[in-house]
Amino acid sequence: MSPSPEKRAVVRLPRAERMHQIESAARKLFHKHGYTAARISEIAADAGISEAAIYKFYSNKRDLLHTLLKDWYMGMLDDFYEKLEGVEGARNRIKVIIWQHLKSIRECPDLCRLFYSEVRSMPDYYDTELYELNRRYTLVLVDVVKTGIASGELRPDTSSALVRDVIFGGIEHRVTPFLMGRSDIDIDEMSSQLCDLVCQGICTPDAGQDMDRLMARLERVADRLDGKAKGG
Amino acid sequence: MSPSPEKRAVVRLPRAERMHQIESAARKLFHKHGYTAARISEIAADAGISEAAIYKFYSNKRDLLHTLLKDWYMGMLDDFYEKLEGVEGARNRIKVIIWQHLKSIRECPDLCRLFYSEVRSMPDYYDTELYELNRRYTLVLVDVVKTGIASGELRPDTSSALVRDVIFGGIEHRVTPFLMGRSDIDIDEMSSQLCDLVCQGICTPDAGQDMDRLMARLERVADRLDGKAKGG
DNA sequence: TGCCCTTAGTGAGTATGATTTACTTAATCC
DNA sequence: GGATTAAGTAAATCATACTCACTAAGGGCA
Repeated sequence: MSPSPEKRAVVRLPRAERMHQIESAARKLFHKHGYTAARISEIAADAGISEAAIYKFYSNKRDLLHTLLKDWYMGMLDDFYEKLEGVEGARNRIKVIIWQHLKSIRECPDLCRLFYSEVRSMPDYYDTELYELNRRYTLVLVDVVKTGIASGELRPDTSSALVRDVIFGGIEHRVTPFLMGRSDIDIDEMSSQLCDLVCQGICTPDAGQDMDRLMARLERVADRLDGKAKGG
Repeated sequence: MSPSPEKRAVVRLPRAERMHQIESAARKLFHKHGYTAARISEIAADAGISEAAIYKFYSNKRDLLHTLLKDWYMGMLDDFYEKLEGVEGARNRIKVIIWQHLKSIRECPDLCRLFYSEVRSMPDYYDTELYELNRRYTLVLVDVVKTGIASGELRPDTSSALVRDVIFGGIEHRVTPFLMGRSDIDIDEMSSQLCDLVCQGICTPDAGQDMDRLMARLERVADRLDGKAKGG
């Protein structure tokens, strides 16, 4: 005689609260297994509901992912504006942006990695809200560079878009081992190094030619002085 | 009366030839639909065989992808060594590397995009042959930078790894719209701009002021000496 | 010439996991 | 306290990578 099938009591929660549980579970399991390998069934179980219930809140698995990432991006955007307030000078502002971006990555490497690997490279990325958010985010740096050019602090032939790509692309490559869990990062050091590289470049300054002329001239002057002193 | 089921004649090809057909089909369809959306069934049909036959040559769909990309990478690596031959000076060599990398991307944007989106961000990337190939590829630049530091052409405090990440990461971001089919790229202009940025930085050189003052002062001193010499 | 053996190739599955459908029932509002 | 809304479910459906057990082409060799 088999026991009557015990159905566990169905617990109902208000929409916002349940969504929060689902998103926590999703974040945890996306982190643990990666987006593709994370199972909707496992997310549902972790959130205390059935698989089908997920689709009451999100149109599909990818929509759930985007919801997580939109929240993250909006927070980062707020941080940018807040931290830049009162900072003067293109170079200082660039450094703050780099530092702040690194800090956001350090705080949420799981979300950052999902963004890099699952969102940005999808065929329809340019139609998503995340693309729009990312554009606004990187625009902050572009504007700083343009202002710096206008003020004369930055070279007039600087391409602001190239600076944006070099900084955000450079950071992405630089933090990849950290995102893969293979190393840690030192935000202060990394932001200093990157800011210096972008601002000064890597070549030893070739004031060379001016310097040669200056030196030659100085030698001649010195010789004459020596000659006079001896002769006098 | 239904006609007897006509089975099309099975065409057999030597292993290498069939693999070539499969890889052509795979490349075409990965490009057309993206890796995930490309169907093994469609690849098989395009290559003129059944689905199951694919698995005689590749252990799975991902293995097929990696085979395509390994070939591409090996070709790029050869190009690097060839084109660098006879080029002197860190800055010139860096520029050649940037130019050559852009050219490889321009020639095979489909493969490049697959590499960025489907390979590099996978959890097991570090265990793949492609990781090893990529390491060898980027090492060429790292060695050039190190040599440039040793020769005094590059600043002694330059981080070669940072330069590598800024260049390859910057390029990746810079070419993304092109890879998505939304723009074209000008290899010559892009390589010049990027090389200049990395080598000189974006700040207006401010050794300028000191140097100008120094030079002016020396000129005045020299003039006075000249004047005295003439007058005496 | 005819047999053997290697291997290209196949048809018919299996397994897995996202999404849909049709339904149930708790909470809330008048 | 009945109607309405919305949270939730069980059980299908569907798509697709991959496996299994098998067939047969064709080159080498007695």
